[in-house]
Amino acid sequence: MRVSRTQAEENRQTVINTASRLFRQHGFDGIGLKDLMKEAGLTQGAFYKQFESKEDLAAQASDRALESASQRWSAEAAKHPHDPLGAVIALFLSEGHCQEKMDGCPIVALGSDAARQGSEVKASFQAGILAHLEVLGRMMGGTGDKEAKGKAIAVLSTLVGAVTLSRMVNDPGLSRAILKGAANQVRKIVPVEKPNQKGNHHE
Amino acid sequence: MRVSRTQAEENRQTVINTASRLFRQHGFDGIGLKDLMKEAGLTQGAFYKQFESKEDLAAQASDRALESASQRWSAEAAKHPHDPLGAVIALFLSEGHCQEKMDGCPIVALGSDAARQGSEVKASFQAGILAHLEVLGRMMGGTGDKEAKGKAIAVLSTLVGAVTLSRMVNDPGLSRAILKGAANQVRKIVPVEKPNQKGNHHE
DNA sequence: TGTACATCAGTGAACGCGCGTTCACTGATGTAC
DNA sequence: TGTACATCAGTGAACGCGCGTTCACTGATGTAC
Repeated sequence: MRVSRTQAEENRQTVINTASRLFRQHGFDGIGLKDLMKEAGLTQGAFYKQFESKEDLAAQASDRALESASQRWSAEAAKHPHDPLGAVIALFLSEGHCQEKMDGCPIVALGSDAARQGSEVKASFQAGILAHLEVLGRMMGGTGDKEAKGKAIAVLSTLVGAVTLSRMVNDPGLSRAILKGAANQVRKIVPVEKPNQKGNHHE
Repeated sequence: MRVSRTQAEENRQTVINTASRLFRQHGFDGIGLKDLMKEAGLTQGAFYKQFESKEDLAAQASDRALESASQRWSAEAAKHPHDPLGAVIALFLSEGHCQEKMDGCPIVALGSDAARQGSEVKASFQAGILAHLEVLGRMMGGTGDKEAKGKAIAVLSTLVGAVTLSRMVNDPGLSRAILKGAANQVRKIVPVEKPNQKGNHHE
């Protein structure tokens, strides 16, 4: 039966949110539309009234996931104004983030899957990656020059790679060691600017 | 019809090698047993005479892929005895490696897929990751202490993360910038030991 | 404001298809005498 | 060494199943008068 326009739009958003979590958990191919729609409280038939295809949803869900991840890092940064970069790094490389794929960074959760998707999904991730690099660059007090961009790239690569590795192994001890080892080193590459430290403090 | 034991073993190896390449290209779920066996020159029915299940093959193919990747890095290192680590980093972060998933590093090609597999596949990757860390540690002239291990972890994380990111985006320019940015920074974190440089040269 | 009708979000069954897996069968290989 | 028979790697069709997608239908919503 027909539902109101606002209800329909609300349902649409629910589907996108649900998909953004389930895709991160199971991969794009690991969850079917029937189960996905059921989780969103609807039946599979309703799907094609809102989306063109599964790939269409994949692109929109990727956008949503990247957005929500960005917000999470921003919120964490805001809670630690004296060392936002350190706080974000710590959260990203935490055991909690390693364990909860569903609410974690989609770049990690869908890294190798995204590489096999069409250009729409890739466009979502490209935009998300650029946004992440921008935020990291700003946190690093970057001047926006090539060197600063390179540093942001290296930091994001290390974070993404470390959590990816930590999720691939069986041994929880090794998993923790990877997160910890990466955390120690990233903080050295890009020393966090603290008031009482040598150096280039500019405003 | 029956074939000789040596022929059967040869066929088995062909299937594993084919799978190790096709899984890297399409993901574990992205290639079916029918197409996989056809590519190996056999029919699907023969599969269960050699393997217990698709996951069984996935584990063996992961092993094979990780082995062959290790050999590739070792060969590259051997070609550049004055700077093995630099050579391996350059090869790993090359555009060629970014483009050829099928023969590249399985940790990158199957990162997020492996995290969703059973413990057998994860065990393969765990062993592969430990082997990679050992090799990197040795190349870095590491003493094997915690600090050295942490550096090897950070290097591997950065390499894996950077190629993962470079494969997720549409823009080839951004893809190159990621590889280049990461390359510049890794070489700074872990300065390559050169004969005419300051420092800890021991044998 | 009230009535008549068109719209369309959602339902649930059905579509064709490819998947992983099983199986009866084939015939060359390996073994026993 | 030669013969008779058991073995089993490989074949190709078939199995049940879940997938993405389509469709006739429902009935509350939105619109026109």
